[in-house]
Amino acid sequence: MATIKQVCELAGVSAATVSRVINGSDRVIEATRKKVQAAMDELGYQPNLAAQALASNRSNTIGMVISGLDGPFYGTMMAAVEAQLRELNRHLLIASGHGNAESEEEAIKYLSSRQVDGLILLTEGLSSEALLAISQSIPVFLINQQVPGLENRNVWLDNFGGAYRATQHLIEQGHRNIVCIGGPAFKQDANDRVAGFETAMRDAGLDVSGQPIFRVTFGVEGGRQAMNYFREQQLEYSAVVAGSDETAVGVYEWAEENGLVIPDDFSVIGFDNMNLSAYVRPKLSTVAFPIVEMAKASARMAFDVIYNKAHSEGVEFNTELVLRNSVKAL
Amino acid sequence: MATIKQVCELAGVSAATVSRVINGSDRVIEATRKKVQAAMDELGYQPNLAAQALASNRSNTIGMVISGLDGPFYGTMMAAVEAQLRELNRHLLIASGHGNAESEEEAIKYLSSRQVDGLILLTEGLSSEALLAISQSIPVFLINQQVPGLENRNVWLDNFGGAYRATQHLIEQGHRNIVCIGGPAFKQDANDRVAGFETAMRDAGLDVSGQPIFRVTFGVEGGRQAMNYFREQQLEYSAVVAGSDETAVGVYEWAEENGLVIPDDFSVIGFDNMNLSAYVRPKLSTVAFPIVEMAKASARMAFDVIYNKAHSEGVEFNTELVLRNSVKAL
DNA sequence: TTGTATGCGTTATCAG
DNA sequence: CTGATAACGCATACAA
Repeated sequence: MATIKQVCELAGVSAATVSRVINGSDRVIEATRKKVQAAMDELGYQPNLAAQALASNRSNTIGMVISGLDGPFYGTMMAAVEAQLRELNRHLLIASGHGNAESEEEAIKYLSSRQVDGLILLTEGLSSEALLAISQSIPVFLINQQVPGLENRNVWLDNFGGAYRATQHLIEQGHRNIVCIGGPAFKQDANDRVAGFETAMRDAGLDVSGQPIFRVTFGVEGGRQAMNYFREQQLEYSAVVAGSDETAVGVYEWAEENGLVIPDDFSVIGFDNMNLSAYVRPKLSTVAFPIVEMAKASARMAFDVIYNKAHSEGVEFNTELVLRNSVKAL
Repeated sequence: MATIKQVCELAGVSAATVSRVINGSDRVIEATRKKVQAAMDELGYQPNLAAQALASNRSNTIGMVISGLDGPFYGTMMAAVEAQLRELNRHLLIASGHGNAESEEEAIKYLSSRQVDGLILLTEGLSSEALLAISQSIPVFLINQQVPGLENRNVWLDNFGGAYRATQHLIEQGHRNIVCIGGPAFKQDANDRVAGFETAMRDAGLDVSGQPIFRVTFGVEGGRQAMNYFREQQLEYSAVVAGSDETAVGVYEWAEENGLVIPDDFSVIGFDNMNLSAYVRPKLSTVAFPIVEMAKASARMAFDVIYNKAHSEGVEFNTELVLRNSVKAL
């Protein structure tokens, strides 16, 4: 491994100058820059990261904690963040949490001890207060998490709008009695989706006072539970908006178990556009969102504020309705 | 951030001694060790990684390249590797490839320039020769890739056995005319699965000379292609063994498009046990394997040989048949 | 615009 | 078993 010393000898300049061209300083004349660049190329020089980090007190590494890597789109998100960061010549250190505050806290502690320059968080367990506290000591960037005081560090999905449009679509198809399976109440995105449902209903002059909303944990089992609940309540409905595609699968299973057929007996619309939504029968109509773009935006934002002291602004991403075969027009 | 200097002042020893207790050297008497430990605890001391790396010429980081993070189980694998490494006090640097040799090569180059201490490779594009070449300059550990000369650095799945048992199961259920959709011929695991199929057939005295094997790229579309091919060949079959669950989904779709019902008209068995196999109807019988265990084993192996100069041995993992509803007894 | 000198926090060599 | 001390490779004031 060539060192800066060999480069400066070959180029006939000082180490400081080489360091300047490495870091793209503008205080170096074009001629010397070229000379140095040539020397670096000839030697195949690669800066030693540890030395850089030690001298500059910067690891050039951003940490990312993901609450559970086996989730539907977390892998994709991570890959996109990694790609973006690599392009910007920074690195990504991953720590996977397990969906609970404790393990996420531990992951953050781990990353901090690895002295990352900043944190990208795709977590579910941490409270707003905890997040805010962490951000005092290290730049924090959020994905899909609205935290008061960190609005400008967040990249989020218009969950409200997505659910609104999904519900609206059902209404346009003639449905009036619509039931909603919401995610857990401690999850921001779940709440926004439920709110989107309610608003769309009200805007259409439809009643939502009859308990048509049931909260469950996301996942297949939740969908089944909710459907049983609706039956116990003897609710009439011709369509259900599910808080997630997985929940929708639970609804599918419940329908199957009860001899009901979708969308003839009732319609279903999901949220997330996971792969499975195209595999399931009937193919699931659902709400899609730009995973990769969101991830890249987050990485970009982190880069800009951490390394360029840029001012950042929160950015909202929009959903898109993906119409398949789980909704019937009445 | 406390430094080693403050620790040694507080403990009344030299930096060298502190360093020794940090690294668990045995050449330090118990009394001083305790003294130092107490000082470290009191100060909340955390060694500076960059300084350690610079001085020791070791990053304590292992790089991992994954050919495509959005794949079915790659995220899970990565999370498991990360967890294992973290437990061992090492770090994971990720680089995602895109399933082709070029991007994987670039990912490796990237990780090397980040001076990782070793590489865990879950790739698909790189040739054996390329892999072998890379391993000359840096310790390489493989997941699911048999490379001559790197046998002892590999953790792999018994793809042959898995396909063998799947086929055998079909035969036990009374099937005689069985057709096989294989993955691409340049993929080791695909070949092993095909071989497992052939052997199981032969062992049962069944004929495989009539072109019952068709190779496609993995994925839904591949399954459809293969089924069309079988029809063109006017092959008779009562069951198909698919090279992957995704391929099996393609078979499902083809059946649906052609008004055939599984498993009444023909049976299907998959491979991988992805989530979708439980979501699809009928639920897919398939071949499962221990993703997390394989990942951990790989991380452990890398750790042992890189940091403890241990000798390693390749380890094979076994599959398990997961019986659901896509196979009918004849 | 460039060079000099110093320090970053550890590890490792060599004495003691 | 412990202590000095010289690297490790680079960044950055400061000087020129």
